[in-house]
Order: sequence, then structure tokens, then C-alpha cells
Amino acid sequence: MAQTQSLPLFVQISEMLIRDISAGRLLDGERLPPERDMAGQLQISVGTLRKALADLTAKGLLERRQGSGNYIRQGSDTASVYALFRLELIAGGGLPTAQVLSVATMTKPDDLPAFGRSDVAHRIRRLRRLNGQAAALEEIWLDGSYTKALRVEDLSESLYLFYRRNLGLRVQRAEDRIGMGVCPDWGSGLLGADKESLGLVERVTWDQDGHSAEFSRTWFDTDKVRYVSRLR
Amino acid sequence: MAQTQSLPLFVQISEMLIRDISAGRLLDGERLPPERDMAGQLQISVGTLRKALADLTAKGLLERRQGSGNYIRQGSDTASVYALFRLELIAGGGLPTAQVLSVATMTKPDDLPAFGRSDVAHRIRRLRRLNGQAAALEEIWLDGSYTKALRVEDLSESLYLFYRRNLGLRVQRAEDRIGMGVCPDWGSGLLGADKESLGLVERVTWDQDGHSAEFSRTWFDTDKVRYVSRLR
DNA sequence: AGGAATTTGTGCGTATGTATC
DNA sequence: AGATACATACGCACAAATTCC
Repeated sequence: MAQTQSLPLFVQISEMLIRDISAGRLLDGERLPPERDMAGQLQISVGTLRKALADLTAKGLLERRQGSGNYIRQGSDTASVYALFRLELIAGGGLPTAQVLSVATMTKPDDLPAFGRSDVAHRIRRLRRLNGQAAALEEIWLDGSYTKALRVEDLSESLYLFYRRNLGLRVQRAEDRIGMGVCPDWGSGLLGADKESLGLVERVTWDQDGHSAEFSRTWFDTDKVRYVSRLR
Repeated sequence: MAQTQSLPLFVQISEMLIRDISAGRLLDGERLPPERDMAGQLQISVGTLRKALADLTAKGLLERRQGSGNYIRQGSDTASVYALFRLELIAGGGLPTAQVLSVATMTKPDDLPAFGRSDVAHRIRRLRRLNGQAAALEEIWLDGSYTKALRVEDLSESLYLFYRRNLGLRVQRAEDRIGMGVCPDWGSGLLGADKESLGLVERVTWDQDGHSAEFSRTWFDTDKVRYVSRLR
């Protein structure tokens, strides 16, 4: 099992299992083979497998029952397994898409809280939709230490996928502050009927090394949309 | 290292370190001894110590740097280390206290979402304060499967401590839904000036076995208070 | 600049405890 | 009560990152 210059073995196993769940090869409620058997099939040690399974548990995809077995727990959304937070329609669900409005790089304005290790940051403004309907405005400040430049065409639908694949940045932890706020100038009109007051979530995220990576604000109409955060 | 009928060793170590941080015996930025030395001092194996340290990392209290060392990262709030979520004054901080208004046990009303394994639930209503000032109303529905009866005098300041110590219930995961709502009848007047609309967080929590344990609603004045959730 | 020493990360194997079936 | 299966704990070897000289 030599595996230099690739991801750690337990990460490979964990991601393989996540793919199996996403693809429907492992179904909700299904029981996995005993750890020793499974480790034997995969040609890895029990300890390594256990580390991969602990990862799935942390993501809420697995339930481990001592004396019983390991059971797949497929969350409501398999697509956004990596997502710690999501927007959803009050009615429930909604297909999420995101449209990048602008990207800019500048020295951090004074009204931002302290985060990251650089004086500069990339500002990403997005309009997020659910089932095609405008649902929220988002302004993300990514610390300048991860990349020098950022272009609109770099950004795929999933920011976190881009962060991970292109910048080597993995978001490990986040803190949300929930309150109300007024619609920013640049977003006026984009959310439909103008409201005096919108739901506002301010978020700071941290990377795999414990450094704060992003500060972001998300404005949304609380009559149409809910903001869901998954904690552990 | 026999340790029957007490908490696992790695949990004991983790909690000891958290107490050390809270008490100021370990300061922000401080570097811990090498793992092997530390394990030797504590008379435990390196693997066990590593599990405790992983726990601190997950809580955002430690930064581990390969080839360098383990560094204390003291969050803004040392007191509520166990908390996944907290209320704070917009100005920042505030000493949290909670006053139980009522406890009742009944079959679950229809307007609750599906959670837990029992048909009955305990309803706990609390008034939460910050620096003595009324900050939020809270209605918690605890699934009936954890205990038959619940009395006001059972409940300590920290519900989660009570859950763990008396009910064997450890909250492992939670999901918050953020929106707006109107003040419930039973709480009118308690939050001071009547508002048309309050911040509302609906929360479902899961126990160590992956069963949903609680459903709760928290109402708060978004002009005075912010709701903070810590994700991982 | 570069190599050695230090320190954490990964992976393996094993023994024993404890919950479930 | 016995078998099964996960949980905890120990120890070792080597890899990778950092630091120091």
C-alpha cells in the first residue's frame, strides 16, 4: 500500500465511501461489513479504516453502534456533502445555483473584522438562487494569502470545491453570527421586492491549519428562504 | 490503565486541558511539550494523547503543526467551550444566565417536526439573559425517550451538562434553521419592547447514537443580541 | 545552502473492555 | 450465557514538515 505524493490512505477510503453513497451504491440504513472484514477486503488495517469511518461520522453520513455495526445515514442532500451550511426554500429544498456578479482584489476595508494573515483580500459578490429564483446576496472576502489573483472565470459553482482543488484550502470550521441587516447598495433590486430588513449571516471560516480564511455576509429574505447550518 | 465505569481516558485528558486553558494555566499561543514527552508525563500512550489533542483541534482550541509543535489557540470565549451555539450582545460578549420558566411533559403537538423516538416530549421554557438583561426566549422539546419525568429543580444552568450527567445524553450534532418569527404568547412582554418580528432559530440536535434528541426554538431581538453558531 | 535533529502525521498490529444481538 | 462487533488503549516503524545549526 505505498501511496506517496497522493492523499493519505484514510482520506482516500473516506472519499471513496462518500462517492459510493452519492452514487447510490450504498443506501440509507445499509449496514457495512464488520470492520475487520472490511479492512481485509480493502487491504488496509483496522485502525486506518476506523479513521476513515470517523470522518464519515463527523460528516453525519454514518452511525456507528458499538456491538451492532456501522450504518449508512444518508443526509437529505448527498450532493453538498461538504457543505456546512445551505439555503433552502421555506417550503423545503430548492435546487441551488450561484451567479458570480463581480470579483475584485483590494486592501481590506476598515469595516471588516480582523481575519487572515494578509492585508489584501479578494471580494466575491454572488447572487444565489433556489430553483432559479433569486434567494440571497453574498459577499465573500477571501484572505489574500491563498492566491495572488482571482478571476470570475476561475470560480466554479462550488466555491469550496475551487478552494480545495485550486488553492489547497480546506474549510474545517466556521462561525456564524445571525442577525438582521439592510440590503447593500450593490444588491438593491436583485432580491425582488425591497425590504426594510433582511436576514443577515456573517461568517468566519478557518482552514485546515487553524488560520481564518474568509469573512462573508449573506443577506436573504426571511419570508422566502431559510438558512441552515449543520453543527458538530 | 484500567478505567472501568469512568469516562474514557482520552476524554479525561481533553477535558483537563480545556480546564487548563479556561483557568489560564495554558495561554494563547503557548506551545505544548512534544507529544512523546507529554504522554510520558501523563503516563499515557502517544496515541491516546493524540486523540485528546484531536478533540481540542476540533473545538478550535489547538493548532497542530507537523514538524513544529502543538499550539494553544484560545478562542474569544473560554467559558462556553462546550457550547456549539451561544447568544452574545451586539457589543460583544455578555455573561449568560438562564431562568427556567416552566417544565411540562405531554404528547408532542402536531406543529412540531418529526424528531426522537417517543410520542411524548418534555417542554422546557427558558428566559435567557446576558449581563442580567433579558436576551432571548427559548422553548426546548426534549424527546421523551431519555427520561420519564423532568422537574424544574433538576435543571442546572447548563442544560447540556444536565443531559450528559443525568440522562447520559451527549449532543453530537445539530442543525439550525434561521429565520424570523413572532413572539410566542407565553413570552410576550418578557423581552421588553414589543417587536413585530424577532430573530428565530429552530434547532434539531442529535445524540451520540445518531438519534434526534431535541427540537427547540429561540426568539431574540436582533437589535440587541446576536446568535453565534460554531460549525465543524 | 544544506544537512541533521526535532516534531507531528500516517499506518500497522494487538490486547482488552463493553455494548449488542 | 455466548458470540459478535465496535471502543479504547498501547506500542512501533516510517514519512513528511519544520526548525536549527
